[in-house]
Amino acid sequence: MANDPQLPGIERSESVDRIVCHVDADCFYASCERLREPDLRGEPVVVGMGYEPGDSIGAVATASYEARAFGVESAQAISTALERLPRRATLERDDDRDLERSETGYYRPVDMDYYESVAADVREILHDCADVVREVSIDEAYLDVTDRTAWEVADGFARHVKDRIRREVGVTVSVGVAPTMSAAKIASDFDKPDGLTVVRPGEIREFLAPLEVDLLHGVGPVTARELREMGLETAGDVAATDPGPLADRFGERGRELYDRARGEDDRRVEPKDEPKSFSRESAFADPVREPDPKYEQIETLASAVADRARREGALYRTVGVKAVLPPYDVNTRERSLPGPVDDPDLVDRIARQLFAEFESDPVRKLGVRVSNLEFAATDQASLEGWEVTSTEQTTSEPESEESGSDDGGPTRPTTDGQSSLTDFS
DNA sequence: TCTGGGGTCCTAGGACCC
DNA sequence: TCTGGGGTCCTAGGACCC
Repeated sequence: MANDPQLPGIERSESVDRIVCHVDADCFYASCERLREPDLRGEPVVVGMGYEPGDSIGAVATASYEARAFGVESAQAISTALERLPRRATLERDDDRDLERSETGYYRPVDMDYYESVAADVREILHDCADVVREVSIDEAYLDVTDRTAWEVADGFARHVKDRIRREVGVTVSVGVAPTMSAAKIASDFDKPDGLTVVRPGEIREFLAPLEVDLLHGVGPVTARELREMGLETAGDVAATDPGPLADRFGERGRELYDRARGEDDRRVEPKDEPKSFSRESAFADPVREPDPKYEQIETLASAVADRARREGALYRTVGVKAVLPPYDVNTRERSLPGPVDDPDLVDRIARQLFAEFESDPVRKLGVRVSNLEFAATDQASLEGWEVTSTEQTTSEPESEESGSDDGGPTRPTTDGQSSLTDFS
């Protein structure tokens, strides 16, 4: 029978509390920089993206806790960070004005390749410690460790994970342990850095109740403000309120918010799905009005995105652009194709066409994106099946009648499995 | 806080089909 | 012909996360 028989035993084991670990590296990029430059230990470190050494453009990707003490924050403009924490010039090292030195920090540009290599070492340990791992980002993962430990010794288990990562890789992580993903996530944040917080079954609501609403995952500045306008300041307030108005105001998200605040979250830890889109974007130092540099940038971004998709073995069916106009007006345009392709030139052509509308506007930022991805190459059998389908599509097009393929068998696709795109060039 | 880059998910209207 | 309701796809924008 396809239907799940309601076996009492199965029902029971399904409803047993999971033990979920959320592992979150502390100021990961800064920790990586300290790994290869030990002199930075104990010093304020700021890692900037879109930042070049000695420059003052870009934004803060990560600030060490020493730098945060000066008011340097994530996503802050580097220029602002420099006002609060001046750069320590290398030459100043011999300087003996200790008071001034103590009020300066080290600035480094993002080096993703290096951080990826460190993250890979951390991942290896995580997979060693858990049966199911969901990597959320380069510095964050959920572990289902239900079968590896028990609540009575969960803190010892988490300590073991932390110790291994510190000893074997050299970075510190904060760990939250709880029966649900959302509570584990908040728990890992509770005692940062180098934190360890265990929330046992039955304790979730009590743990969440005093926390400000914006600490809940999915509550950003906009939702937090609206919740406060509704008189809801803490997770406890949300948990105790009538869910009706929440659902009216926020739809499905409102319902979810209510559940999460009450500690209800039945999501299981599962490995991450395949990516849904690839994109590249970049900002100009000042808004650009002339068309040429903008089209050049589109070309660069389009080519980078198409390369990425090809490296990842992805076909895409939708190409999009993003144009950010002053003051901060985000515009997106996209177009879908009849079938998935791997065609860098086509990405470039479509991106140009979509961007033409903004050709003469001042533009501060540009982006190119591909989506509706298909990872057909991962499964040879399904790829072959798909090629047959593609052939049928091709023969149904008007032009294909004159292709003279009267040799009995089905017409082979003219491309490497892509649909015909004559209408889209 | 006057704003960097790479993502995900949700919503809402319109087109189109049955 | 004036019109019901449901489903799916496409597009644009927005909130949010790291």
